[in-house]
Amino acid sequence: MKQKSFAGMRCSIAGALNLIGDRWALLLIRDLSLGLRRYDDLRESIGIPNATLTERLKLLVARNIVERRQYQDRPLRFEYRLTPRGRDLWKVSTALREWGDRWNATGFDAPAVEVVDRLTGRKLVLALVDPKTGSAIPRDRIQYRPGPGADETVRKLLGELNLGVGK
Amino acid sequence: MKQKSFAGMRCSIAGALNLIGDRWALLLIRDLSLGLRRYDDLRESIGIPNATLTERLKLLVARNIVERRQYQDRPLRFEYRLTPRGRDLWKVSTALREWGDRWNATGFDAPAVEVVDRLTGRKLVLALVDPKTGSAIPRDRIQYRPGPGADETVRKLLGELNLGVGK
DNA sequence: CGAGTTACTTCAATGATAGAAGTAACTCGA
DNA sequence: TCGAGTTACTTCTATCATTGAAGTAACTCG
Repeated sequence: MKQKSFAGMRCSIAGALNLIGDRWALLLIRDLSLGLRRYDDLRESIGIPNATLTERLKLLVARNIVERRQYQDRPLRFEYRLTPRGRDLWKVSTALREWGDRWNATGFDAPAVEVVDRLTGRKLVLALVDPKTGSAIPRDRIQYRPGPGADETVRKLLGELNLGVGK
Repeated sequence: MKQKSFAGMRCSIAGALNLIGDRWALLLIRDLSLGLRRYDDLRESIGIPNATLTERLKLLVARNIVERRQYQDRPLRFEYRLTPRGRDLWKVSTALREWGDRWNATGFDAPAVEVVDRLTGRKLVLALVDPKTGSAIPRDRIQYRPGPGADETVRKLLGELNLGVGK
């Protein structure tokens, strides 16, 4: 796959998407985080062509999202695992799964995977949390503001966004 | 863009990725949620070629993620906005931004956008929350379990995942 | 010895994308 | 009324990526 740098490369979303690659890569990350390790298992689970799989794995390894490690000598064999950086993408896949479930992206009503609290058994959802207190912040208290790396364009957009809060 | 159904279409992640489309689409969603509405603004902000932009917008409209609405008569002009379904993708872009910031995906140290609590000014992060209590659940209490729509493969993978929790 | 497993590589055909140029329907100022 | 500008596209071609099928290398196992 050709790698391009997007316009607006100060944007972390564009940066993240650039590093990850594409849908195949995200599906790989999903399967790796579910415990699949081997080339053929990944290929069958995802239904990705060989050439594409090889290429994506190479890219992800180059970007330190996946590591390729030897697991036996004779015959020489390798497996793939997420690095800490790759494991840290779990919120992205969780957000995608949540959205997919909520808006019925598969055409099936019943979700295949649920995320629950081991103690109470209750389903969990992603929310914005103050890490100091550990509690979720309601939507009307959430504010987007320019960070130290913001340029004029972002500053202006965010300014207008905050003016339009009432709407 | 050709639309394919992935193997494992019971998977909400694959489903969500299918509906969204690709990186361009996610960047469009980012810009639309920041308040951009007009074709030319989107094109310039993202640096997407005309043909691709037109095609992606059409796809997103067809999928009820974006709506195209007329905003004047003479000359006839249209703008693009997120539908509720599209707006609900905010957790996906937030997760991508968080990851991009944490792992320095742009090459710049300083994030361009921060999400804060309007009351305290403190930065917020995504976390898994029990919606009943509104508080974040620590990682060791989080459990993935097969939902009602799980097939044998998922069931097996999740079983092994939970066995390997100690590692 | 022959079949099977794992992890790929190679190839030809098809499909998508970029970048540049062009178009339609207006408005606005001189 | 003329010409430049704005907005939202469409069209084109060369290049690039992807698919799906087939092949390969280095083993193991019966």
